[in-house]
Amino acid sequence: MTLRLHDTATREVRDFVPLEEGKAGIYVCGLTVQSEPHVGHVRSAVNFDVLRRWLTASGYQVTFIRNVTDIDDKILVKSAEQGRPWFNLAYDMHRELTRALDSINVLPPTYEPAATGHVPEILDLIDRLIKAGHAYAAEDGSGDVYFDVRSWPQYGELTRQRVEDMEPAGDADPRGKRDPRDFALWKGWKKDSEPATAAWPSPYGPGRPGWHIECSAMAGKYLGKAFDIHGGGVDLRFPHHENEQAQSRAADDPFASYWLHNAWITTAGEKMSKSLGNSLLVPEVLKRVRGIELRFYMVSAHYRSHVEFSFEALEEAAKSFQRIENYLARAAEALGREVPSGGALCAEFTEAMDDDLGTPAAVAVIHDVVREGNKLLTDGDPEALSGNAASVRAMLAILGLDPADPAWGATSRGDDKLTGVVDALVRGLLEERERARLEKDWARADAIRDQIKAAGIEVEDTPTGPKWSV
RNA sequence: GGUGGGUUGGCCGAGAGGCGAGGCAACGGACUGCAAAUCCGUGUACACGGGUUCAAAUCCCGUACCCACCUCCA
Repeated sequence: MTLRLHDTATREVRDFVPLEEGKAGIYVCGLTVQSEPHVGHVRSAVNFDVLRRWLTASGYQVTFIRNVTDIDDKILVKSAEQGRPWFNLAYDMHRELTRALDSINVLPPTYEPAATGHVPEILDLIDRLIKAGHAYAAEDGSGDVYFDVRSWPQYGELTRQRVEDMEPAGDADPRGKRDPRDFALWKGWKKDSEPATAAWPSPYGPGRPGWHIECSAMAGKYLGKAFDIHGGGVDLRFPHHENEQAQSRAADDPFASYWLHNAWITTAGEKMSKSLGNSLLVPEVLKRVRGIELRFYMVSAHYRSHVEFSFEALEEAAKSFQRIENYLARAAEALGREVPSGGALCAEFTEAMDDDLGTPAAVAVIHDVVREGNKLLTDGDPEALSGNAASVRAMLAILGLDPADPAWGATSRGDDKLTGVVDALVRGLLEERERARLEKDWARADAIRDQIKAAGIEVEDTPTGPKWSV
């Protein structure tokens, strides 16, 4: 059984064959750190985190690079509006992003390079492109350097478009361009409108990197001239990824073998960047559900399917996940110890994941195993129960959803100290209720239960006595 | 104009020629003092119109509607 992935370049699901056996190099376009991340932004990170975890679980040694773009037009404009330095805005938003990703258990990448830290590498690549005859310095004195689209016959190959059908690039005044579709590799410093801190010295005069060049330069630096997988959101296919590929290949770097693109989360049928309001910012959403539940919601849909975000669907997913979580908790209690990690993965699960990361089918497998486990819970075969629960836990871990993962901190199962305190308080009431039940004083028993419930605590009667949960 | 994707039951969301993924909700049953949890069961879903086929949600043709990208959006 081999992993198969949907490659945007070939538009088909095909076997994953790494360049080097047992190793996988992945480059994912992260965010332009210009504003707070919303749920749409983090979907991409979750999707590729699942890819990374699955490759790792499949025995690959994974190098995972996810960049941040920390200098660009929008950052300059927004920081100017907010009256603070652009680097402060970028840094703050970068920290917000990290916080958001931590809260949904997205593993830190192997490395997270930033555009501003790689100006020499970028200039080196531009130099190679100019020498190869695929780039030129603008003749209008702007200090811009452009990629010469007409010099690269394969331009458009990734997205199957003909240059003639494309609209002109609006990234600079077209006067300095040989063809309106040429795009900027280097943007000359505009003295009158841009801060001096946003310019770096170069052979073409002070300026800053164009949008696409950084990814080519950084992928080359950390993953090599050829690497396995390049990922990002669908919107990046064109122009960003098309341009990256053109730049790198024109400089004689083979670049990515596979291109993966995740679909959108939309609201009201529109992409989130168009939506107003901040109710979909990650910290806001996490006021409604826990991080692990948000992640489950995202993993429940295939990464190439559009998701229409709604709080109703999110809360439904949370309930669905709680069913799994409750099973693990009850299994641990029945076993009298923690559910072991490193359990076996079901063949159906592996098959689903190998088939272009079929997380919806993988989740269905987990539900099936949970149902089996719930039966074992009453049948009482500890050996089988332990194996079953460990299997559930292992499969959840692949999806980054293991409730026992310390990454979830205290948010997942509550703080132990507090649990002890509440238990002490509730236990007295429960004992009183048990006495009432023995006397068949149902009215009193129910009154106590209602009283506890009013405090936000649910009581369940089990064969081994009453249990409470928040 | 060019390129790509979509429309599945009350809802979410898979599948991609034959066998009803899974979840949520609902209903019935078991268990329970009653609940809760859990288990068992209950659905004649695939935008519309044609066609191909023994067999179509799945393939083909057409129609409608929706979405994304076409140069600094995940």
